[in-house]
Amino acid sequence: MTSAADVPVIVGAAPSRSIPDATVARLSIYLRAIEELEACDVISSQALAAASGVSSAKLRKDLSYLGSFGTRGVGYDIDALRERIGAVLGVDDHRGVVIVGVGNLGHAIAGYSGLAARGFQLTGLFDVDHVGEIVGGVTVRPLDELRAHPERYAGAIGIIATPAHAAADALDLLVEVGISAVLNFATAVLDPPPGIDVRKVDLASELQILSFRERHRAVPAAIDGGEVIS
Amino acid sequence: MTSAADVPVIVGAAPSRSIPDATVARLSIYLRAIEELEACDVISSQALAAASGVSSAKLRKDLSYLGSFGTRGVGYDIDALRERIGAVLGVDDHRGVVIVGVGNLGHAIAGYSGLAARGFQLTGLFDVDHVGEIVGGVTVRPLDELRAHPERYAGAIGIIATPAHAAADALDLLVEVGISAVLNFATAVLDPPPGIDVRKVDLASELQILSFRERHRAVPAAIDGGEVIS
DNA sequence: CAGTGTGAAAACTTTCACAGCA
DNA sequence: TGCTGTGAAAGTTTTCACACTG
Repeated sequence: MTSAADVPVIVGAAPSRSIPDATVARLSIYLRAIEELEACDVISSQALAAASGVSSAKLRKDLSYLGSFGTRGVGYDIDALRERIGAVLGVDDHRGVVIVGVGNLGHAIAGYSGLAARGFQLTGLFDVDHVGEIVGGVTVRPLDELRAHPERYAGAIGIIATPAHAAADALDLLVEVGISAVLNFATAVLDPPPGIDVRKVDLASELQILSFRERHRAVPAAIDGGEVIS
Repeated sequence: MTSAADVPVIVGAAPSRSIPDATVARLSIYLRAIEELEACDVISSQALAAASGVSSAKLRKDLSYLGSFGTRGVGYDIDALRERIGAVLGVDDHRGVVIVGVGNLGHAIAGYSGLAARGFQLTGLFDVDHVGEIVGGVTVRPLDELRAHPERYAGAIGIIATPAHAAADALDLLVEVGISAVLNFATAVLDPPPGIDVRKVDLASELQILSFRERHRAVPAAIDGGEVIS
């Protein structure tokens, strides 16, 4: 998860300095919350924070990294806010998305309407099976097709939704094509080459975190000792 | 540093409290890495760290929260390690898992073999449609069925895989049944009542984080040196 | 030696609280 | 008056470096 600490700003439209990772992760949530609340012109940090499920102090701090454009005593202008967050996140880039592995999960992702809604465009579906099938408006093609047309997919974000044993090859393929940002749903630890950013989403881990926290939460005094970690 | 952790770590099978969240999130990864490397009896922090995609220092620190059972100059006993991590994560509890919403995503999760492999047991599938269909060995039932049999599902972990507009109701239903740990895949901010732990997995957010980081990556190779070679 | 276990430092996040402005 | 913007404090996580031990 290496992230440059203070990267000299390059993007012209974005005066932002280094925005903390944790903040970036929440901007997307704010953006969605804004879209759902679009009944007013301005909104206070309190209201937006409530709609986003965070504290108002955190929200203000987050927004302060994008520059200050709220109005003291009033709140944030909804339009300005949406535009600013969208610009920082690059929503208007219409980033391409390429999915390798079109099993159950790949299907679910390909058919997810939120992709387009958040400024992403499904540009490729690849699998060894299911070739020819159309999902989310895109036709499933064999893996070789990806390798054969790097120019079409370079710059996209790659999603690995293959079985674990195929994940490493999928990553190699994506990298070969020039993709350098990858989301890995496969149950496998990948070893990305330098310069390649891989994020992992792991259902089992999420469940285990929940399970652990539940067992260690709530210290009811009235229970016998049986529940203590076995 | 440690707050309440000045408790002299008592020997024995102490349940070792206050394991950092970040550590818990990684234990599951270590466990899987161990299972894949099971060709030897002992393993060094270096080797396991490499297989898990973390630094060896981090791994040692993580394991130190579980008590110390490595052998200096040698490494960790694989069996002891697996057992200890499994115990802390409660893998042997065979926690039930209930999924609300059996669309594409629900299907994918229900069919995911990693559930059982990590000690979870799919115990219920609920949807307004697809009733009667069998996925992952479990029959899809109407939502009312869940409400009607709280005793069957209390204590399970709930997974919300419904469309956004149905997510809040799904949460209410799960809570009503006595479930207090929920994983939310729906694109909706939920407002859980006190005592209910909700984690969110959001595809669009993950993609936007990747997208942002790629655009703001300016000095790629500078800081990246992962594994120390020396 | 080789490799664990761990204090202490550094880095990162969140929370607090309040100055300052519309 | 009400709410933003932000330093500073508090809390959490990661990294470092080295004493210690089989």
